[in-house]
Amino acid sequence: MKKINPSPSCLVGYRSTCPIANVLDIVGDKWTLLVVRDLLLSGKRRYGEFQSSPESIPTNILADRLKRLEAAGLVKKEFYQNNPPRAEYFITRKGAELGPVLQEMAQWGQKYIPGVIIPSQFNQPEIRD
Amino acid sequence: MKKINPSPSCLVGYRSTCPIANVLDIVGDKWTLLVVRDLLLSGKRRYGEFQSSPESIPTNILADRLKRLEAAGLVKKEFYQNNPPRAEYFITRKGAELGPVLQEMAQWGQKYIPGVIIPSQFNQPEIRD
DNA sequence: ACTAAGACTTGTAAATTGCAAGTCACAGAC
DNA sequence: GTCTGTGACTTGCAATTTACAAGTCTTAGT
Repeated sequence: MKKINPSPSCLVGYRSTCPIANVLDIVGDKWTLLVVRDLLLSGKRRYGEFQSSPESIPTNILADRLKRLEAAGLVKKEFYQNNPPRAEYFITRKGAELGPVLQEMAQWGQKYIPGVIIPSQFNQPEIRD
Repeated sequence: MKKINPSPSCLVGYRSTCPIANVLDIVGDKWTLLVVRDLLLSGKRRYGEFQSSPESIPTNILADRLKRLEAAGLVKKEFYQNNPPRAEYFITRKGAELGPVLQEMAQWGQKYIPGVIIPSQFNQPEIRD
């Protein structure tokens, strides 16, 4: 009796074939999407800029999330000087296309969470792949 | 000198006034939105049904998430028998309006995560408030 | 009486988070 | 030329959260 693996090899180790579950494995936590928000909506690029956001992300978490976002291909890290090493982070096309997810979240939040404030203007991000 | 609290009282204790940050405080983890998915897209209502989803959520996490979702007003718990106590869970209007967020996630996942499978048909949920 | 099912709770080990502190190289002030 | 500060991190550790296993409690079926 032959047994056929029901999930394609590229999803080995994943929780399921559900797209939502797989997206959550990338951005399903309290911080990752806030970094994407800063890159995408606030035009931030540098470590210190992310730290200065009002949620005050812990520095080790920020370092970790930038690494993961880069590994997932949502963020491109580019050094603008070698010594000491200093980098800027850019959102990729893949990362930028999470924009609609953020938008829908913001809309829902605006409707159901009293007191939240949607900024009146957004900075446009530079996309690099 | 009088000091004016910049954030409205309803957001005291929250990370910021950003709608995205506040939404993430409710659904920003690996499991919560999967329960919402089951309620909203698969029409599931009972504890055992959520457990039978392919991601196999740990039972204590499921109990916790259902409690939090109810506390946040996204889910309504209704007992259909007293002894032993047996309940069904329904999505509320507030919870159902997370649908577009899930949809955008699913679309992104379908585009960027090879191997995921979007189900061809969805069950319609019953909304109760 | 025995077994099973549904909806949980409890215990515990592993992983993740959050806070503080330390590092390393340069830049400017005195 | 030492002193202080800044940017971008890394490291250590306590607290919280997660994952897995096992136990509970009541009724239904054989």
